[in-house]
This record gives sequence, structure tokens and C-alpha cells, in this order.
Amino acid sequence: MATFPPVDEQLAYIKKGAAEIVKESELRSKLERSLKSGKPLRVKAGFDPTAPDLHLGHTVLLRKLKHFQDLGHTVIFLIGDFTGMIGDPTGRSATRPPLSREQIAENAETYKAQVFKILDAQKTVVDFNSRWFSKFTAEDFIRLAAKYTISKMLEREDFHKRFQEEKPIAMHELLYPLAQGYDSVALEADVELGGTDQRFNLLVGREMQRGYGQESQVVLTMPILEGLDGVNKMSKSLGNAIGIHEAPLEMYGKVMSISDEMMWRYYELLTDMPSEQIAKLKDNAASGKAHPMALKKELARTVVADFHSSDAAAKAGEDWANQFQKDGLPEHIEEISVAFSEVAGRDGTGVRLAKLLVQTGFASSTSEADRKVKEGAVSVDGAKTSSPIVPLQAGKTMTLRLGRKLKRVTLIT
RNA sequence: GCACAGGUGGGUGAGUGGUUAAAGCCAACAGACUGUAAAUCUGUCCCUCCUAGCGAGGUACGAAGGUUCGAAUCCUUCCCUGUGCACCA
Repeated sequence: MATFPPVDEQLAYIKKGAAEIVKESELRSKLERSLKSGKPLRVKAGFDPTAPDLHLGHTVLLRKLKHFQDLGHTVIFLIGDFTGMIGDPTGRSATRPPLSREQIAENAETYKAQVFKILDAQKTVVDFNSRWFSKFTAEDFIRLAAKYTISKMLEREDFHKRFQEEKPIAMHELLYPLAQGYDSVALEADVELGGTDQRFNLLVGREMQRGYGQESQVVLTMPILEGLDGVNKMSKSLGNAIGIHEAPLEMYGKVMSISDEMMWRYYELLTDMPSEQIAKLKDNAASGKAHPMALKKELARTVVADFHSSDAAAKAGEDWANQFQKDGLPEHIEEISVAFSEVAGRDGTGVRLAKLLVQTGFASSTSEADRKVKEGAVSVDGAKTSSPIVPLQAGKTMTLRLGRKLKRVTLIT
């Protein structure tokens, strides 16, 4: 029989960073019961089967799952391979092509490789909802649909809005929340986690369980993490994400690029530092006792260490400081060779700078490169250069810089 | 299928015959300022060339044609997107 920490302790740990818990009183009683019986809670979270490429935003939820594992509960990582075919109602009704069995298996492996950077593989149950849905009959589906009402479904903001505006709502979209809710029934989930954007779907799960004669799950929502811009949610397609597989220096640099304001949120949602301690750091920064930059560096170090190693994090910190603070040259400069003939000026006496920038990948067109040169954004061996032709000959090696991009270039014949 | 509304530069979105490479906004990039930033200010933001200039040329407003001295703007056909209609008759 497993043992668990005291209920209050568990609750406090679970609540950190959470946006909402429905209902906390139910969670408490579930915890109490599990403490007495020694039976861990079944904690479920669902994920799309589409090719996973996780970023820090996803890890907010994963970290919370990890917390449950830390406390000794059972985490069920559910891959919605069946519901994935329906497609979550985004309003755009992008009918996704059904994934093949191989693709799903492949994506599942990718998931595991990424997810287990945070979750404990030994303590995680990976499941697929096709396990039960593929056996569902038409009759089963109609029964399922009978458990919910249109009026209730229209409470969902997205549906409500579209209904009001007389925009289309496809029938299958209504099925999605039901199907997701049924997952909780099939798994007999005690708790389901999700982003705040999943709130409605998670709540449907409660009703579904009740409809099938089970005790309702507790719903715990986590905030959606904002991306590097500090405004929009972190998302790969918005280009404001930090991927969990990114190189240490890159990751470190991106964390450093967030605003001071955002830093606190990142601390809250991406580290295990207790809230009180974070509040203290915030005070220190406000009162001038601590430099915000130092705190941000610490955050960057912590985040990088999470996905790489503390050594890698320390190294990334040094490299970053070298490159951006001391204005010196980073340790690893990309070296590249360019044929002199490709960049020579018309009379062959010098180098057409714009061409060089294109050849080295700094600019995508000579027109763009020419503009950058005129703007005075380019420097050769540390000296700003704004003339279009630079007297360089084949065999010369120089350090070329455009903004923060930097490369070591050798002109070959 | 029929009807209506639309398709403009990375994204939004103006522009309805002529200072239009195409307003404004956002994003992006660069410069200044800083503590890496953020905020702010400035510049740039289709391509090519050079004599590098408020330079020259070429492309561009779903596609193809047409009208016109001149079209993103008008006409024709086509493609695509959205919405509505469809039963009871």
C-alpha cells in the first residue's frame, strides 16, 4: 500500500500555479480517501496525436502532472488518436486527414521522447482513446449523445458565439467534447488536467461520468503561458515559442529576451520554486536589492538545466554573456567559405558587400542586403561599413556581422 | 445547382480608371537608448543593376483574356473561399 503526504501538503503542492480547480472540496475528499485506502488517484490529461513538437507552453501542464507523480498518484497520458480524427472545434473546421496507424505510433514515440523529459516514464500510463472508441457502435454513440443537451453545449462560448452570429457549427464539433468526456468515463479518472482553454471540455467530462454512474472527476486547469512577445499564447506557429529540444544557448537567449514583467510568470509556471520565494524575488527586484537581469539569468539557467544539464546551462550562460554583454565574440562562430568570384564587384577589384551578405545567408536578396548596408548595420572585422564595395581580396578571412548575426568568412578563389 | 458577398504585399486592411511599389496598423529586420530585455524614438520592409542617388530598370493586387493613351480599379471567362436557398409546393 502506497503512502502519501498529508492532504494539506498535497493540496498546496497541487494548487501552485493552477488557474482553477473544480471543485477543491471534491479534490480534498478524493485525496483524503486515497490517503486512507492507499490507492493513488487517477490523473488524466489528453493530447492531440498530431506530430508533437513540444514547447515550454506545453510543459506547464506536464509539470503539473509531474507534481501529481511526485505525490505518488497515477498519471495517465492519453493520446487522443480517435478524437484527433474529429478535430477540436476551432471554428475553422479544418478537417484533419485521419492519421495512419504507423503515423500515430510514430507520433506516440515522439511524444514519449519529449514528455519523459519531464514526466517519470516509470510512473506514467500511456493510453490511446481509440482503445475504446474503435469498438464503439453507432448505437453507443447515440447513447453517448443522449447524455448531453444542445442547450448545455451552447453554453460553450465558442459555440454560443457562432450560434448567435448564425455561423455554421458542424455536428461533429459537438461530438468532440462528448468524446473527450467519455475518455474520463473509460479511464475512471479522478482528476483531469488541461489548459484554461480546455475548461469546457473538461467540465463535460464531469457530467459524462455522472451520466454513466461514476463519481465526477476534479477539473484542474492551468494557465496558458504567453510566448516571447508577452502577449499571445506561446505557439510554434506564432513564432514566439521556446521548443524543449532547442540548443542550450538558443534557449537561454530566448528566455533572456522576455520582458521583466513576463519573467515572474515564467518563474511561476516553469520552475518548481515556491510562490512565496518568487514573491520575495519580485520584491527584491522592485526595491533594488536584486538586479532584474541577474534574476532573469537565474531563470534562464534553471530552464535550460531542466532540458539539458546544469553544465550545459552554465556554459550557455557564459557564452551568452560573452556574446551579448561584453560585446565580444562568442566562442563558437560559424565559419563559412565563399568563392571570391561569387561576390566580386564588377571590375573585380573588391567585394560587393551585398552579395557577400547573401552568400553568407545574412540576407535573402541583394536588394535587402543593399538596404542593410546603407542602414549601417553591417560591420567587417568590427568596423562599420556602409560602402557597397569593400576592398577585399581572395584569401582574406574576416568577421562579418549584421546586427546580432555573426560569421567568420573566408574568401576562396 | 441557384443567389449573394469576397479573393490586394508576411498578416490584417485601405484603395473602385491616372503624383500607386500601392495608405494605416501588426509582425519582422536594423540603428539609438539600456541591464540581455521591455518600453520609447528613428530607419527599412518585391526583385535586379550601378555612377549608391529623394538613381535606373523589371515584376506585383486569385488566373487568363479584353476595353483604354493609361487598370488593383471597367468587361468576359475560369478557379477558389464564405454565407444563404433547397423538403412541405
